[in-house]
Amino acid sequence: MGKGPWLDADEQTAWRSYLLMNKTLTTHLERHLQREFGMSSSDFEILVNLSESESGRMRAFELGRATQWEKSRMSHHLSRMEKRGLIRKEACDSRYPEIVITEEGLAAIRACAPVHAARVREFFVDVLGKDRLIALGEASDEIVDAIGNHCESDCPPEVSGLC
Amino acid sequence: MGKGPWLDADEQTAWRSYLLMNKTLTTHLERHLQREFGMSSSDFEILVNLSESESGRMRAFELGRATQWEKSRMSHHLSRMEKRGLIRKEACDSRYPEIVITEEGLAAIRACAPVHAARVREFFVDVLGKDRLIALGEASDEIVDAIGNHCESDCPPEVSGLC
DNA sequence: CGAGTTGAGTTGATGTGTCAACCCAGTCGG
DNA sequence: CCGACTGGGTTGACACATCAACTCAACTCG
Repeated sequence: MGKGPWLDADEQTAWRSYLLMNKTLTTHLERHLQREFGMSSSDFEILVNLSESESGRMRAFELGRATQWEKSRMSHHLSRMEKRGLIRKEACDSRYPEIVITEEGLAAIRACAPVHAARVREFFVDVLGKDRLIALGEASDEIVDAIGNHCESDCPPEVSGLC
Repeated sequence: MGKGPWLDADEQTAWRSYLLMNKTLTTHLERHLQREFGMSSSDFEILVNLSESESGRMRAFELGRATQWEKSRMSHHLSRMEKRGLIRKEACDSRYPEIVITEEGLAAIRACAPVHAARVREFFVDVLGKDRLIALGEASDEIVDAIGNHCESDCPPEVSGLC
């Protein structure tokens, strides 16, 4: 294993199957979320994090840590979501504002989350079956670790996402 | 299996591991491609298809079939790539132009493909190992089929990607 | 105290993706 | 021959992501 930079035919095939599956699945999920609920997967990600957070309020950088987004993407996106009434920014410590989910945002996530979950079940969880699903979850963790370890050994003083 | 729309704890964990792996891996690969070669994964996808096509020339809708992109995305992106000198549009049948890879585009893909492949090997192929890689490839095909079958039975006269 | 520094957040410019509308050459029915 | 239709491709407006530059409060240390 690892006899050069190139991939052999089997490896190519598997890798490209994975890429196609990924594109097909995310496109499918995003399109439905968009058409049925007018919500992007980015909106969804933010609302899930807020709604799972007990108080329904988080600092922007906590959301950034949870989602791995760049801070400027976060800022832009939160502004848009505020304009659409899904969240609100509240000043509290006379400095950095807290992000609060609104009633409207809560209603939106409650409406679409079960439908979304059902689709994940139908096309991912149930197609794989329990054993393969668990195995894929573990394999995924290994890959994340491999990239993480590589980065911290490669560029010590950097923040994790950079390299 | 399939006892309702919601996911249980194990399923949630595996699904979220998968999502994180996916984001981490694509971010990592894209960032390197961008920083080392000034090329996006979209550029890469187009150039790979063109350079694998024997004559180095394809019609835009062939590229569209290969990449699953929307036609307007294709048009916009090809215009940008032409402006950067990676491809050229050539009139031939007095109608739809052919897309031709330039010397510069060929040099670019030849330079970055091995490095990219090595990274895929390092963080994906070798971490999984042959068996799990093949299994994942097969599972991916099943998921793609499941979505495809669903769509054609759900909305018969539609084009595949729409639903 | 006061100058530099750090870290969270914002802003603006630019490149990219998506949607809907359009263009236009060929084709098909009358 | 002409009008409607089809399908590849383009265009423009808008939403979004990324990058670099900036703001501003708190902290450091001289």
